[in-house]
Amino acid sequence: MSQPSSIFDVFKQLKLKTTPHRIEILKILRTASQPIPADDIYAELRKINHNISLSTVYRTLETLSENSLVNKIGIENDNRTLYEPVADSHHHFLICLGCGKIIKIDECPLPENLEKSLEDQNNFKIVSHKLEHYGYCAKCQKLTNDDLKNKLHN
Amino acid sequence: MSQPSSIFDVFKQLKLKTTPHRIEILKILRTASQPIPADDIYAELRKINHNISLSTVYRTLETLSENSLVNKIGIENDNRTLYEPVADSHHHFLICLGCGKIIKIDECPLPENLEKSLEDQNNFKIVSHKLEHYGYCAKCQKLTNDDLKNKLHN
DNA sequence: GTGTAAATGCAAATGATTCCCATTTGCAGA
DNA sequence: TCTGCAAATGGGAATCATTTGCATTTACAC
Repeated sequence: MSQPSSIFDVFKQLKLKTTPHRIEILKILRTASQPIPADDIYAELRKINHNISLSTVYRTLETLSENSLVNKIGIENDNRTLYEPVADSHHHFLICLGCGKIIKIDECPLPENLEKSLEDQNNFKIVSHKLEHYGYCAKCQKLTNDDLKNKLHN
Repeated sequence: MSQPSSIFDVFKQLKLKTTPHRIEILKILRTASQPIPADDIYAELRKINHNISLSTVYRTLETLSENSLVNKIGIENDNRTLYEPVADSHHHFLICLGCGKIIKIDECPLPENLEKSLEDQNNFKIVSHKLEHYGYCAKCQKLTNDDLKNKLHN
C-alpha cells in the first residue's frame, strides 16, 4: 500500500514548484461543491485576503490541468471553462438550466461494449467521452417561467 | 400527408421575414458535412460574393436557433459555438482531437430507463442530454505525435 | 547562501460574441 | 402597385473570458 501523498509530495513528483497559490487553488477546488470557473476562484482568494492576479489563476489551473490534478469542463449555457479536482472515479453531470447547479452522477450508464463497437464501425480510436443531462433541479422546477427568465438575466 | 414545406413557407409560419441572408445561411448549414462555426459561414458567404456583416451571421444563427431550425453545439477543444441544421433525429458525435473532424452517430446508446431513474434518484427534470466521444479519426491515428503537435498549433 | 529556471503581476492583446444605433428592407394591408 | 412600419441589417464599439509579453520575484537544487 502506498502512503497518501501530501500536496507537497505530489508537486515534487511532478517537478512543479510548491507555491502558496497552487496550494490554495487546489484547496478551493477540493472544497467546492461543484465545478467552478476561474473567476470564482479568484474572488474566493481575494475574500480570504490572498492576493493573486487573475492571470496567475488561469495559468495555475492550466498547469494543474496539464498535470492531471484538475479537470476542465465545458458545459452548455455557460461559456466559461469550469474546473474540478481530478477525482478517483469517472462520472457525469446533471446540469440545471435554471440555476446552473451541477449534480455529480457517479455511475456511467454507457453499455460496456459501446466504445469498442463505435471504434470498429467508424475506424476511430476513442480516448474519452462526455455525457451530460440538462434539465431543472428540484428548486427550479417549482419556479414559474417568469422567475426563470429573471434568473437568467442576472 | 403534409407537403414538404419550402423554406419560404417555414419562415412564414414562424413569422420570420424571408431574407436572402437567412436562405443562404440555411443552405450553407444544410450543405456542410459537419457542424461549423459562425466564422466559417461568414467566410463561405464572402467567397460567393454574398456581402454580409459578421454580426448579422450571429444574429441570424441565433434567430434560427430560437426557432429550432438550427442547433448550437459546444464541444471541448474548440471554444467557438458550432451550428448544424436541425435534423429529424436525435444523434451524437465522435470528435477527433487531432483534426477536429466531427462524425455523426445516429443511434443513442443510452438505456431506455436511464432518464427516468436519474430523475427519480435526483429529483431532477431532464429535458435533454449530450453525449460525445473524443479520440482520433482514421487519418490522425496514423500521424506521429510531432505531426499532431504541429496540427494543434495551426 | 546563491544562481537559475520557474512562477508571478500587471497591463495589453486576443478571439468570440453581443450590443448600439442609424439605415434599409420585407411584407401586410390599403 | 403603393405605403408604412416593424423587423432585419451594417458596421463599429463594447463585452467577456482567456492568453500573452515582459519585467520582477521566488522556490529550491546545489
